[in-house]
Amino acid sequence: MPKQTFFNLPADKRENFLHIALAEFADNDFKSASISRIVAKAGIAKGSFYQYFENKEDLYRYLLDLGAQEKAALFSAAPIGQEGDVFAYLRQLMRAGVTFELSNPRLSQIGYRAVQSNSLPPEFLAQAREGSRQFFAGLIAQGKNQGSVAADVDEDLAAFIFSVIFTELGRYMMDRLAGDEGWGDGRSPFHSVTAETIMDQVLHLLEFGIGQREQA
Amino acid sequence: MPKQTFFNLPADKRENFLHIALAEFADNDFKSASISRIVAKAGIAKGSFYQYFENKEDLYRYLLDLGAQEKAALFSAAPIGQEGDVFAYLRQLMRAGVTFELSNPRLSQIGYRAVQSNSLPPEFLAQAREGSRQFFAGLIAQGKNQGSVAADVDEDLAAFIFSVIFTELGRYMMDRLAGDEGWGDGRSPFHSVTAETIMDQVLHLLEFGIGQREQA
Amino acid sequence: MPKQTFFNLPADKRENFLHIALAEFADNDFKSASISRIVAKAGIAKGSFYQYFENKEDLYRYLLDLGAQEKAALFSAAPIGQEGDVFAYLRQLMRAGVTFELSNPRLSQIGYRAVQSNSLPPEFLAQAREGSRQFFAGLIAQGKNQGSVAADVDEDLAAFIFSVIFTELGRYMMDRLAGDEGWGDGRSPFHSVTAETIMDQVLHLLEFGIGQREQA
Amino acid sequence: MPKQTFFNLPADKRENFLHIALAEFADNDFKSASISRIVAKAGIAKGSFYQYFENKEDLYRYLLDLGAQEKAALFSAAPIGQEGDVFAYLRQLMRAGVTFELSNPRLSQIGYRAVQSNSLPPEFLAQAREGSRQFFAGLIAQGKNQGSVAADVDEDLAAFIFSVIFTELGRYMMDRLAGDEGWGDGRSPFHSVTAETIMDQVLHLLEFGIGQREQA
DNA sequence: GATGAATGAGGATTCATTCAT
DNA sequence: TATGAATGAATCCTCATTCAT
Repeated sequence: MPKQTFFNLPADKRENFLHIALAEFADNDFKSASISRIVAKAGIAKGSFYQYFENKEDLYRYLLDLGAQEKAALFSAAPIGQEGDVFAYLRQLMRAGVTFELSNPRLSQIGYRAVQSNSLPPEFLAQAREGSRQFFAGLIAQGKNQGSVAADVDEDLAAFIFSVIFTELGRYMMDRLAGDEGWGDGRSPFHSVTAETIMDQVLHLLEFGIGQREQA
Repeated sequence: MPKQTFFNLPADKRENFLHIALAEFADNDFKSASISRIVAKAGIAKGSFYQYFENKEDLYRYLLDLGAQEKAALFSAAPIGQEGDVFAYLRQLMRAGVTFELSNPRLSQIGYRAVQSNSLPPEFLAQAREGSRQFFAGLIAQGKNQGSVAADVDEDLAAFIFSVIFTELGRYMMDRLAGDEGWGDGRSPFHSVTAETIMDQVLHLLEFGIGQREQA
Repeated sequence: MPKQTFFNLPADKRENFLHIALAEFADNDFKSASISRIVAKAGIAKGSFYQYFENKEDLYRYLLDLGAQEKAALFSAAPIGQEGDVFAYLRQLMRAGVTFELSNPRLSQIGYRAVQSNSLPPEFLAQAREGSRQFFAGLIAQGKNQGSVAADVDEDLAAFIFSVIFTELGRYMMDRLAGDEGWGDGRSPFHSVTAETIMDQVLHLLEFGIGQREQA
Repeated sequence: MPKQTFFNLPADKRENFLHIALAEFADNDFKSASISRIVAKAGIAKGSFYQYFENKEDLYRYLLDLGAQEKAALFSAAPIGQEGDVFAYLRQLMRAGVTFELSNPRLSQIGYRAVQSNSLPPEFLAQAREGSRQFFAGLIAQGKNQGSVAADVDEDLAAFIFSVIFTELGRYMMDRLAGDEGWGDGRSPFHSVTAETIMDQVLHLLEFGIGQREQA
């Protein structure tokens, strides 16, 4: 965790620093990310960095935490109701996830990197992954109870599929909608009809599959 | 490309080197991967490395190529028939993919990293990603022709979903089957009934979705 | 340019460093000169060098600049008068040049090397050479106006001859006067009668040539 | 000296090698010149080099010797007659020198470099320089005997001036005549009227100086 | 609390030379 | 005699971290 000195910093200076550090860790490996570059860009003294953070790893973990928190906040804003429709809820989640991805692309990038790289303690990663899967698994179980999800669906496997799709969907949308009106300018992606349509289709695929349904 | 010198090496020495280099690039960023460490572990002189490869990047690209080739070989062993059942073909692909992942986990890891990191020329990545998506999109179009895939399915989106699932499935299986009998010892994963079952279920989900089908 | 850090150094440390760097670049090519050797001799950490200078070239150019400045200072101390006698002015210049050569033999050596080697940007060299020649050409033109230089003298060619003689004279003097009383100990060379005599003779040769003048 | 194996080489291979080595040492410091590059360009095995030469320095000294010999041959082709006119003889020399410079620019460059750098044993250089000066000094003494050179001319100093001018004249001509018809194509420079004119003027300056001769 | 100079290990790469074939 | 792989020291440069001011 950052030292108290960091939190005593004026808010704008602190945020500026985080902004720059974020960019550095989004563009680089943990090892390749350079404290020297960060402090140079942030315009603070090299020594000051070590007044704020224990060391490089301390900063890194803090950024990861920040990402996790922001994401959690977004998701918790769409709380699951006991009786709510599971697919409707998934839709909310998807929207939240895509929004997060698009508004915090760098936080996401750090998260991806952390997951890919083996530089983090394995339990850290396993835990994160597990968290996501358990969440979806719970959701699917609930769907079974409600009768909206088939009883013979393997909950763990379905959770895995949901989790990877949710994880990658933001990127896919960025690719697909690149050049469209209204993208990349910080406004919500949902001004775009296409984004909504895509999410509809994803959900439809998840619910009914791609198979040809028997007519009649 | 490696220099001829490298291919003139005794097979065991060459393979030992590749094994070690693979591990290094699987565990590290391109930038963080260390030639010094590789040669130290491989027990060769630092100068010798440069008899074998042009430079660090040369080795890196060679490893990526190796992965691509191995993968291509696996997949081309399951050629698509014009009239063949699309879902049957997907099953073959899935098996090939999982097999690759499980028998070359480090090659896969390097591939993942290459895709994540921004260290590669962007066109290289876009091309690879595009290739994968086009492949699946073609498959889905074929399914539509055969009548096994619903006509209103968005081909591009479905291809995206297939591609991320195929990409991540190997990892999922490793996680899920870890500790099971017969895994991680080099034998084919398919001795395990569970692996087959999982693939069945994935395909089923893709075809029919997780939704409860209307009884009647 | 060196970084501020370098100028913040205690004068003695800074001068010691320059002294050592000077010796290294006087004895070696740009490429052959070794930062490692310099820092070892100067007793500073390798990393510290890069606190002072951007890189090897930065140091090199700084040394060249130093030489140019010192030389310019010397020469500007003997400003040309519009109406002054050209040969008298040449004598002053010669004295300044020889003085510089003898008091900064290593700076000179670096300058020579820079001119000889192809390691510098060509425009840099051409410019320097051109500068020197234009200077002398102007002087000769002035002499023509004054009537002290023959009108049919090729200005460019004469400038070339002046420039190479001025360039090499210092060395010649060092050779010729080596071992004489008063040389090489930092005192002005002009305590030595011989040095003055030599310059007189050079000027005489330039003005009247070595040819036998017709008696009468 | 090269080993016998070198002289046993087929003439074309040997000359090709020398050509390439020449270029390398003309473009680089002794230390910066790279045997690796030479053998690569010459298409011979690295090990073979050490069959031909003791080491890098062996090759270097051999090239210097070659240059000295070629030059000596040129000059000896214009032998001094006891009774000949000194200035006429100088003209022959000058022509020979310029010719050498223009037809062997790389040998010259190596020679320059050798003189500049301190990498050679000092006695080697002093000897070469001394040789040149003694030669000119002898010539001037002869001129005095003939009455064509003024008796009060300092022989050593005049020899110095001749020697630097002769040394640099080739370069000057290359600069000045660059772009003229007939230069740089391997034909003799003396097809060009200008080159002859320049040499005339140089000699005139040396003989009569640039000073305005008293009219009448 | 802030500063920024000092440090030395570690990075990739090049090189002349040796030696077994 | 020819080869070319092996070697390890040397090159410049970057980095995270410390510490005196």
